[in-house]
Amino acid sequence: MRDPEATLRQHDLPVTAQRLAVLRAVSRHPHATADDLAESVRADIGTISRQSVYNVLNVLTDKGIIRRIQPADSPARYEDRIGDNHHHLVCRSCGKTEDVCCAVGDAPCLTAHSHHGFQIDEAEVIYWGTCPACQKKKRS
Amino acid sequence: MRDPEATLRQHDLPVTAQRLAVLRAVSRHPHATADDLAESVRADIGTISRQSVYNVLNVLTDKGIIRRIQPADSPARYEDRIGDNHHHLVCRSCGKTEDVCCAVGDAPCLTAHSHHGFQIDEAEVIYWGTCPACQKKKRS
DNA sequence: CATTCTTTTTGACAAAGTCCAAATCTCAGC
DNA sequence: GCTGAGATTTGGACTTTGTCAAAAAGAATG
Repeated sequence: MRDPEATLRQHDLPVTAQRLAVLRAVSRHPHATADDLAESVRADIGTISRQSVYNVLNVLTDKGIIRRIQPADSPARYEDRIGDNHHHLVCRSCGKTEDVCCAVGDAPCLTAHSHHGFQIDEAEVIYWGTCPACQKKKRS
Repeated sequence: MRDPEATLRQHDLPVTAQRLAVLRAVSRHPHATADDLAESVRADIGTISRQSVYNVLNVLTDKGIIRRIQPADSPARYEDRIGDNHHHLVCRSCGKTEDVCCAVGDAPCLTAHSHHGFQIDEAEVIYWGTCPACQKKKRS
């Protein structure tokens, strides 16, 4: 995120300390949960309510400024990196999340034809596995 | 599910009325939530506790007899159809879920090479869109 | 049949998030 | 720099989905 303040203005969102801090936090901690982000914001600007964190994250997500990902058995996570159609790699035991470039190249993996009459707008791919650290733990 | 009772015995699970009823319910209502299934079971055998529904679903999932899917913004859903590597098509507005054959053919879509040192064991694909009924609602 | 082990039930609890009304802040216009 | 309308933030109660733990009930072996 080059300039959080400009980004907010571009989307007709009043600039507030909370929004700037949340944007910075998401940028610094990709794949963090709302709680993680709240902590990070408090370290940054001192205090923020739980509700505000959710408000801001929801607004930013609605505007398409950030992306929400919701893997099973994990609270929602947020990221900065949008529009490049990347996917995710999630550790089953600790939830660690990594970005993965789209396996089918740069083009959207979305086969745009509709199945069952659905109008498809996104193909979400999650690779499930075990991260290096958890592999070690299991072996020992 | 050909024979629920035999299936349970094959997995060393004592046969109980609750388990049989839950299995039948999952079979009859693919992609139903735990709550939906509880209702269905009650219509079938009269009564079952909420906890038992969860117990049974968890045991069956652990044994690989049924599969749990957990799309974002939806409670977990369960299905009968396992081992054929199909994916899902979910309506963003009503949650309606359909099966979709694996786009890459019958082979698992899983590219088995490991990224970031992760040991990958599953590639989950969810197609997001709008179902026919919700398309109509929006237009009107 | 009786015993042992598993399952089911009941009720409390936990995590993640939303709803609502009151207080506060932002920003355009003077 | 003020002011005021409208948006944002806050605090607290509430909802949903699911788990934990202990007691009661049921299945299956001898």
